[in-house]
Amino acid sequence: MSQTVARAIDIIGFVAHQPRPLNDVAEHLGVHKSTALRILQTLEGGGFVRKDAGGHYVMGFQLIAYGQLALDQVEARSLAHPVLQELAERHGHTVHLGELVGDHIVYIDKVDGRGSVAMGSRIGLRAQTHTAGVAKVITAYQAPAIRERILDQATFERFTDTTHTSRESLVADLNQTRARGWAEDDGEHEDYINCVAVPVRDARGKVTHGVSVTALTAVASLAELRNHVDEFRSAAQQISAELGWKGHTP
Amino acid sequence: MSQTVARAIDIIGFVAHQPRPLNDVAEHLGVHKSTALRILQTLEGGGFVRKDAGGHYVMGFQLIAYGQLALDQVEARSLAHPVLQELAERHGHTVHLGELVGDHIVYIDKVDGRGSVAMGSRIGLRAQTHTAGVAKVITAYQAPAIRERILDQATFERFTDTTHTSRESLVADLNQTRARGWAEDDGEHEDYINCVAVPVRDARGKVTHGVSVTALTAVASLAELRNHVDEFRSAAQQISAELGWKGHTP
DNA sequence: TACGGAGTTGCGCATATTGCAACAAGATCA
DNA sequence: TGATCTTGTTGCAATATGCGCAACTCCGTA
Repeated sequence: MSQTVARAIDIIGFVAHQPRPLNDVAEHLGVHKSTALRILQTLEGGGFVRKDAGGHYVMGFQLIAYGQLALDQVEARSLAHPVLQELAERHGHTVHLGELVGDHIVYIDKVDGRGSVAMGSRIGLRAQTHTAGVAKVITAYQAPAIRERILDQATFERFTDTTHTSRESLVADLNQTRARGWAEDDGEHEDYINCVAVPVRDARGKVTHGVSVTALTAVASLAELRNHVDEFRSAAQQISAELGWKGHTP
Repeated sequence: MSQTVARAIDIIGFVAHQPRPLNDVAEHLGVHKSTALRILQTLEGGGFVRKDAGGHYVMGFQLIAYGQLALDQVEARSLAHPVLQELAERHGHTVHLGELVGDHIVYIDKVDGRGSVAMGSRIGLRAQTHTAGVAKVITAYQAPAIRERILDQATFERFTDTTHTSRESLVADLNQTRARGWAEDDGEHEDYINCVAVPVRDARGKVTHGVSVTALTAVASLAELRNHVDEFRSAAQQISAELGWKGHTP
């Protein structure tokens, strides 16, 4: 709706990947360099971009500060964090906390396990609806109408042999997930990574969050992760309790 | 330079503190609500703001994602983090990593100690030039010209009885800092908090970073912190080594 | 059913934004 | 050393863009 602001947002995304000189930014936007300069200067004034040692534009420190602040404002995170941390320490695997926001599942916390590997997930990013354990477990427990809306957002892009590439296949998985009480990711995004995910309930009993435990298949097979599901579930229930849930698993 | 972008930045800062309805945003900017709406919709499209459950605008998840990404791109941080973590664990105090950016010292990492207390510092924020230990230690080791530029940014606002409120007083402290090899904060920002800070050198031997260890006076007095300065210094030297510094303390 | 508050959309006007062209400041090279 | 190229910055005139207005919808409340 606002062209200039849209361009400013575009710039931040462009500069996020690597440091860029003015000319590259202008070219990327398809505008004259003076135009790009003026937007960049405004962003720089607000601390959203800055110049690195080489004079190229990179993301600014205010962006970090707002990001941290926004993170602090996600209430569930502060309650859940100690539990996630303990889980990660005890098992040595990477732990994620996901939250349903609108029609997407967003990673709101992540604790790296031992020997942390590069993983696509990042706090604040949306989880892949059709592959991520957290996404699947949260989706599985939603009312039909909401579930449909979430599924509408799935891309069904194929990443590996086991990726669900059709809605029917994913729905079957979700039903199974609900039946057994947890979700599994059997190398659906990266074939050398698997994960299990358990649901977290809020005070009204709704599944608003999910906790996933992710490991390299080389470190822990899916079967090994399954052996500890009860522990993961009790951690999730601990978080549920802190969110005010008084009930028991139906 | 760009009015609309400046307004967009203003909006983000405005909704950062608390959720705001459209009317409040418009009033804050002093523009018609339709104008505010269009900027908000653009920001919403980019994920920089979102609507909470009550329809009020809050910071968006893309802001968190960019914040995390920007954090990762600060190279020194990734190298220093494990060292800071060990320091925080061993002593149980809160540890900060500060970096000189332009004429300011910015917190680029923070590891909470046991029983973490609410502290004004936040990753991405600027440190108070005249009170923060990291700021003082980094400033103390700069070349005269740079030091002057940093000192020009100091507010000398009085927070407690021990706050340096004049340039002369702070400069004397900096000289002392350089002489003894570390900086101290004797309750200069909050009278119940003190801290010591040690310098970190980059590959060229320049002091670009600082590590501070902060504690409640009730938990550890300044004298007690001093007893461990050698350990803090060796941690800082470890980071310096990872940044490529081959030399020894002159 | 009428009322008031909050958000949204279409439209004409004018202001803020744009591209240009000229300039400044480094690099790079002969 | 000087010439040439690259990159960033500023002044200005034209107009596309963002602006306020007013009318409308949608809620909740009386």
